[in-house]
Amino acid sequence: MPELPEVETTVRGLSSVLLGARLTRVEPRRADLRRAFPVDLRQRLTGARVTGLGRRAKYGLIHTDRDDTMIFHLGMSGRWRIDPEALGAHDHLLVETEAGRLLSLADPRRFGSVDLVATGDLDAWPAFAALGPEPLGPEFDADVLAVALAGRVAPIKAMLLDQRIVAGLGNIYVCEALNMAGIAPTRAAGRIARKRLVPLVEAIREVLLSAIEAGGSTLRDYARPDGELGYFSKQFRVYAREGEACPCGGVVRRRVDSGRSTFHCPACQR
DNA sequence: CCGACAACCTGACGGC
DNA sequence: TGCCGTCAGGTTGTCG
Repeated sequence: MPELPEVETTVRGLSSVLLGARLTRVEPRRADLRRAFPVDLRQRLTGARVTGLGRRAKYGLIHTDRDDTMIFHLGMSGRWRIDPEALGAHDHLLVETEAGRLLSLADPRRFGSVDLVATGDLDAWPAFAALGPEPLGPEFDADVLAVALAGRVAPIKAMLLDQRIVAGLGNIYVCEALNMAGIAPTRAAGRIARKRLVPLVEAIREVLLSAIEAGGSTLRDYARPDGELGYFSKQFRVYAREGEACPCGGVVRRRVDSGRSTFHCPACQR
């Protein structure tokens, strides 16, 4: 599930358990996810107190009073379970607090990752240094987007999925935002009129904020050990709705680009 | 520099 | 019921 809104929802859910808490147990249950867990993860985090949580793009951040930040990425199938009743084969990292709360990072496909970086070095961390602006941040606007897209002939959909252009969008929300803005996913990115980038930026913000709100509205569910994350899916305009009606009255179509599904409405997206 | 694509790994689902 | 093919929200590296 995890694109930016899902990570944001996850971070908010984790905050209720972790903020201010002292970690008494940090236990990887296997050697790696997408890559190896940091070898000193347990040693550096055990006994530390969580001073804050945050998010950058699709990465979740857990800051500690030892000036370390644990960075987690949920990949395609990762999620944090809170106080699980039982552990399964996919519970790969356990974190326990002094108050007796237990968190488990579960990730069946193991496309996720966990890293540990000195808090002061976060901006220079290679994966972060390469990221474009936060779509919900003040520095992302039509002007910045216009500069980033200038001269690019690649389809706008591919550009919006590129984390260097804007950080945090994935396949679902790119499809949704392009539909909201009435822009065809195949349109050459550099040939979209500046005037149309304004509503595109607005659509991106709106779809992300709506999804966060939907996630936030079911935080209670999130807190259930086997609960699901908030469901925004019921509100999809085009994603996974091939053959159904677009809000404009047209029919949603699916196409495949570079092996990934694109859902769009040929009637209103030009 | 750019874009297409495979690879990483497991689970869910539809068809037969 | 069971087997097989297909697909899945991300990132990274390679190749042309």
